[in-house]
Amino acid sequence: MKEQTVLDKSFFERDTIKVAKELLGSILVRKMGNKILKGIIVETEAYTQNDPACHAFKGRTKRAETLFKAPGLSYVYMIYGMYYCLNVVTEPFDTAGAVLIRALEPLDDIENTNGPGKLCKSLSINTSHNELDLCNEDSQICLFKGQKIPDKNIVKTVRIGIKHAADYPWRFYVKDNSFVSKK
DNA sequence: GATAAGATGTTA
DNA sequence: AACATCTTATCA
Repeated sequence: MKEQTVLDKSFFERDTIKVAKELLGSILVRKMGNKILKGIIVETEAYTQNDPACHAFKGRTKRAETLFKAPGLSYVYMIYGMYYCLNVVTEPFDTAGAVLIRALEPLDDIENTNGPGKLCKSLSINTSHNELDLCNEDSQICLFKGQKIPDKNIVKTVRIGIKHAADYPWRFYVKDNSFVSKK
């Protein structure tokens, strides 16, 4: 097994949709004390500044401020008062954009993570993990390069859970992977 | 200060 | 299909 390396910051400083697609197959690493949990990213969604469904669409707010910051940071927010969602900030500084990590294929003894809320619950992610540097392998959460998923195994569909906004086909997941969130 | 809506998950 | 449940944003 070859040595694993963290994803470079420049990987995230690009078009959000490209990042969302290419993030499939990467390894999410969660460090909890001595324990290290890993999982393969199998489902993502892209959110950009011009997207009505993006938190930053109406400009800078206290919550969405992170989306305008440096690429490679984490963006954790609470939804529906009960669940957290983990995002990765994309695009250059001062440009909003993020990729929502919706599902993992567990590599360690992680509970099922087929959905953004359950993912964060299983990995004990909360708002204290907001704005971590995911490109720094010393962070509690970071991202390693993984296997590249062939295009033919990547499915592109409309996003989930968005009612008012246009349904852009910005959701990506690994074909035939049983850990992807259900319809 | 009050109100409405939300990038969800579970249950029936 | 309904609901649990609370933060955030947007008014007044």
